Amino acid sequence: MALAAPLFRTFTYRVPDGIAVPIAPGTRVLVSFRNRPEIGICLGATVPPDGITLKPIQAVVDDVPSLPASLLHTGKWIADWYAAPLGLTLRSMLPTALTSAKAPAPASRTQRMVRIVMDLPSLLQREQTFARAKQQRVVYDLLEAQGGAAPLESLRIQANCSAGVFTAMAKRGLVDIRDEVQQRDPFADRAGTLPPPNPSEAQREAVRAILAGDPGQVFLLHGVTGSGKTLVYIEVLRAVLQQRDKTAIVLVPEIALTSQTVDRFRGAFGDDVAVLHSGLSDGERLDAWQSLRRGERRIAVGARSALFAPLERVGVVIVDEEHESSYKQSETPRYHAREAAIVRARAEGAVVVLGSATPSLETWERADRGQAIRLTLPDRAAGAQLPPVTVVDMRVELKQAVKERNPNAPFDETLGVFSKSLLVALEQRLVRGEQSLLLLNRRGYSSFMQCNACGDVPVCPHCSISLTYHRVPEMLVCHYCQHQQPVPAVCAQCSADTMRRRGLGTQQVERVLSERFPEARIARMDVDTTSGKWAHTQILDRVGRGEVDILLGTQMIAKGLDFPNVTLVGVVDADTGLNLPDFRAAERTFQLVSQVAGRAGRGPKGGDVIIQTRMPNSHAIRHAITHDVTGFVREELGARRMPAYPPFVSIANVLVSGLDQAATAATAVAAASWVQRLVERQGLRDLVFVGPAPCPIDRIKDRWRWHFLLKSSQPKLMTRVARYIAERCPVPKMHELRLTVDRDPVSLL
DNA sequence: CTAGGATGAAAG
DNA sequence: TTTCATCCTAGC
Repeated sequence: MALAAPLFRTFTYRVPDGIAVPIAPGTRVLVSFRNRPEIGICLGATVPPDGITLKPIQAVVDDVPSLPASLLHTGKWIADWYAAPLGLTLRSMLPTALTSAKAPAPASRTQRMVRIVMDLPSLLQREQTFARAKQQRVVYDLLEAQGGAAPLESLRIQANCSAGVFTAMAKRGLVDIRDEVQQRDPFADRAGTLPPPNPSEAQREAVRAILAGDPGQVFLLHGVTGSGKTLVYIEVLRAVLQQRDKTAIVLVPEIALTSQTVDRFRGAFGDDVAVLHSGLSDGERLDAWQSLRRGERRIAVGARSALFAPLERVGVVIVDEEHESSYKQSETPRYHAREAAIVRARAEGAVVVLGSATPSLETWERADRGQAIRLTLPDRAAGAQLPPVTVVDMRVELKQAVKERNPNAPFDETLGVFSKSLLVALEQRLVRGEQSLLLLNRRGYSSFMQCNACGDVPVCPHCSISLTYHRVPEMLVCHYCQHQQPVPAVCAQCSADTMRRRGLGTQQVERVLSERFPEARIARMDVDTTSGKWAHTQILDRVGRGEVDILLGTQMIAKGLDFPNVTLVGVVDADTGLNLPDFRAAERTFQLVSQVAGRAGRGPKGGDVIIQTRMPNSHAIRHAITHDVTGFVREELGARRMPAYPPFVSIANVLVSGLDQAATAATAVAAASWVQRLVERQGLRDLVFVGPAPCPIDRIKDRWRWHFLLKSSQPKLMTRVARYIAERCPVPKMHELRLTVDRDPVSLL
């Protein structure tokens, strides 16, 4: 059986009398492992290894396997391909509530909440109130720190006190205790009415082709933004569910779960849809899982892990926005949900639909090689035109602006941020009462501080990343580890009084905008404004209701929005990311700019796109503005040939990290030469070795990072080598040194 | 002589 | 990864 330990091996247990044999593979069993109760997954019967006393299985937990054959198969593939321990992989496929040996948490809908009803603003009052009740003060302070309200149980654990403390506080009128319905699923009441389906000829043709697909067939549904891919999905789902009595899985990027996409599915299929998103509590997740398992819901919609929905008779697996990098999991098992979806679909005899306006090169290649059928949706559904795109060369713009600048006038902060044409266009929308989207993809690379005298830039003491300037509250913040520090008055290096802000972030742009257009209603959407559970939805709802004139945001505004009154999309700086030390930089930029460009002109009023760049000739920008995927792919494939990168070779990134810089470097070098010797000893001619070197971001959260790359045109060889390294490469047990193998990495940063 | 850190092996 | 046994050293 498989047990959730980071071990590349399985364990054998004895089936005692009283437990029926055989136990079906995929069944959860309770066993003692390392002298503590653990949930294991039965893999099948084996010949017992000799010389070992087998421990008995203590109980069979499932009456039907929690992991049916197709899921078990998918799990084994993931563990194998991504060089991950099987036990950890299988655990990650089940809701946590099912993999813990502790008593299962009931899916409670209400929870006991405590909230402050008596304010104690002065310190004196507080001292008096809690003179003899120390525990109460602890609870009160905790509660206050959490915004005045918190679940009783979590407070009790944090304060490490008994429930009596709360009763006493309630009696004194300090707090109020009541059962409250837990944060409701905001999608629950969105089950609405079916929009009248009116597919175009191209859409109907795509649906026909998909429904005629052989089991395991992969389709690439390539449709420009607004061409109506979702309607194709819905029609396919309808046929799969109603005509064939099968079930379906729809994967969407996490971000899309807060948007209109989910509403469409809920609207069309109502209670047949289980929405799995990251905001679910363990109990709610278990609820959703069980409703799928029992067949009460037949469509699972969710991010990455929804692929593991316990559905039987799956007829179709849809991967929307298949190019999204969030489909790659960044922890063990480091699987790509798109690839795993293909494996599961094959095991289920289902067809796969990979949808995107800007397909990944991998998928495009797959279609070129005949391993996927390409379906194209050429037209915008409503017959609207793709918006015209204007490119503003910011180099020219700046030169011009400097030349025209009145030396006596106060410094114009819009200079270098907004081109004239973008300002004029924004002005127009405001006058006409239309909406604008502004994309500033600046997170992680946004406004930093620099000393004008010596050029020193404050960097995070834990990560090798320049700190980002935040205005409210005024702090320097690290976007990798959340480290914060006050804004320095003088330079830490040379003590000069010349620290200046450089570059720009969303906050600064927001301020510049509001000064320029004081009457405009501006909303900002980035990780800082969307920390709450449903903050995305709330901001987007405001835009939908027309309460926002200009929505300013990072890439999260580029995805899945569909507002008819948005008639202008501006990309403030398209170059961001184009120069990252990552072989996918151009692909990402192309996708981002293309996607955001498609946000304009979704309604009858049409729209404009304005893109500001200092690199108007890069192929990413050039092809994005003409919505030309084919052209971009052709040039980008050329660039990936030499030196070879995916899709021409399979790659694995071996990352070594640790707390000590020298030890990390030494370990990486040692690991690399260990692999090098392996390659030589085995005479592996088709295995190319790059590095080792410090990672482009060479420190994150106190850990130094080195890496080296392996390339091979033989996937099977890569599987073998990756696994051998993950399992055997020696790593000293010091300075928290760790080695991880990331196969098919989505980013090399 | 022992507590506590470091190290290494095992997990059925 | 966690645990457990063993070995070693600092400190009593």
